[in-house]
Amino acid sequence: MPGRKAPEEQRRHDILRAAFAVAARSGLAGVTARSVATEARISSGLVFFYFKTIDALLIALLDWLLERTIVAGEVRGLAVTIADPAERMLAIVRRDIERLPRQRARVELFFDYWVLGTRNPAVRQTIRGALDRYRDSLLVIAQQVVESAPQRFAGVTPLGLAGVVAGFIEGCALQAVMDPSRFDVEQYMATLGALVAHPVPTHVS
Amino acid sequence: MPGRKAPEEQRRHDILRAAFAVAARSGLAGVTARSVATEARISSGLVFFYFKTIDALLIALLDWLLERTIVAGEVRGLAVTIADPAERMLAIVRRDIERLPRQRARVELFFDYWVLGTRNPAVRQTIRGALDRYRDSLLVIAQQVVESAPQRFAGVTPLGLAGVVAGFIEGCALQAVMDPSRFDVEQYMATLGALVAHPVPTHVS
DNA sequence: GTTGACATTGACCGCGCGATCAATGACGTT
DNA sequence: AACGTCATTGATCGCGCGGTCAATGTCAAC
Repeated sequence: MPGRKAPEEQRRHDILRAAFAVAARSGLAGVTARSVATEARISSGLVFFYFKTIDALLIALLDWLLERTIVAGEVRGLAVTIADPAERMLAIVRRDIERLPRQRARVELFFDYWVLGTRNPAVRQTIRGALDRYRDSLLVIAQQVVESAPQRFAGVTPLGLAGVVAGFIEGCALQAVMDPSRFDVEQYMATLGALVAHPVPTHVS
Repeated sequence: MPGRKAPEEQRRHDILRAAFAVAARSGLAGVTARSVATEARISSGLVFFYFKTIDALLIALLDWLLERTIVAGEVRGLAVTIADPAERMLAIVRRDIERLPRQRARVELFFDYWVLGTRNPAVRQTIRGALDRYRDSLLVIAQQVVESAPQRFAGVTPLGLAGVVAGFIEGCALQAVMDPSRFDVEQYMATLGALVAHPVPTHVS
């Protein structure tokens, strides 16, 4: 039954939502024009009407995904609540790895794109940008951490520290997705806390 | 020209080598019976003669890959050379992230399998096993680290510490593959060293 | 020299893919 | 009421895939 129904951008949204549903269920390889069309209850031709090619749909889905995952790195309340920079950084790490299990489907899809990016320059570019933005969102606090203990962090750049922290969280994401049942946030944070524990300043000042 | 040529297990080896060459060039999605056959200079039918299905070939390639990557976590000389457990752990971390750039193709392929594992139980099982073995290879030293500073690592299990270290290295692997030009081992190690620096024990004992 | 076991080939099948497009219906305009 | 625009459909095309198999070449055994 052809005809006019949702002439707006709504259709693009519908299709992207359907594409995500399929991707979450069957992976990127499962995202075909027909599977998306079926999920969105439209004909396959309409997918090509709104997204000229499947590749274009995948790129749009990647943007859609990145807009609402991971890089939502707003520091917000945390920055003001906690005085000690190192504690603040740890709080951010905790927040980000705590929400990994909830975001599992999207993180899984992100890694699927990550692999795609190793062959597809456009995807790689987009993902690099997202990871850079994530790292940069840690930069301000990294700077404060470095400045809070200059002799300890001599030779360490804020960018380097932010990169290490980002890499650590990405490693957590891998583990959280691969085996959520064994991923224990508290054990992680306890270990991390012990590792980066400041020299106890009791007998100093 | 049919006939007998290499009746041994040699052919399986040849095919696996060809499959890896294709996978390194085009990703797992590029590994098809025809592409592998062409790479190995044989007919496509022979691929199915030695590996009943493509899935079986992929599983065999995964085993082949894991045998010669990453989990080659032998501690060897390092364990005896360095006295301080924490320093020893750092030396192992350095060794493992130093060789990441060299192993890039294989690490890339590993992540390709990792994604495949999110949909394929057999692959997931194999990968989990490899990652567990890797983590366990860090376990002995993790134990020594924990024991070397009991009050600092109170509440931290050796397994938890080994997991955190493994996760960190996996995060490094992600970054090293995605953008090798920006992956700087020295910066990483410097940052890590500063982070886990022991409280200077000058005024204690 | 003949035979039998078997490695090897490549044509072939059915399928699902991305993409195209003529046909069709719904709607705003007049 | 007639028209034009355009969203929408689904049949259709060509392709490359996994997998099958009859035919064939090669070799060891006798």
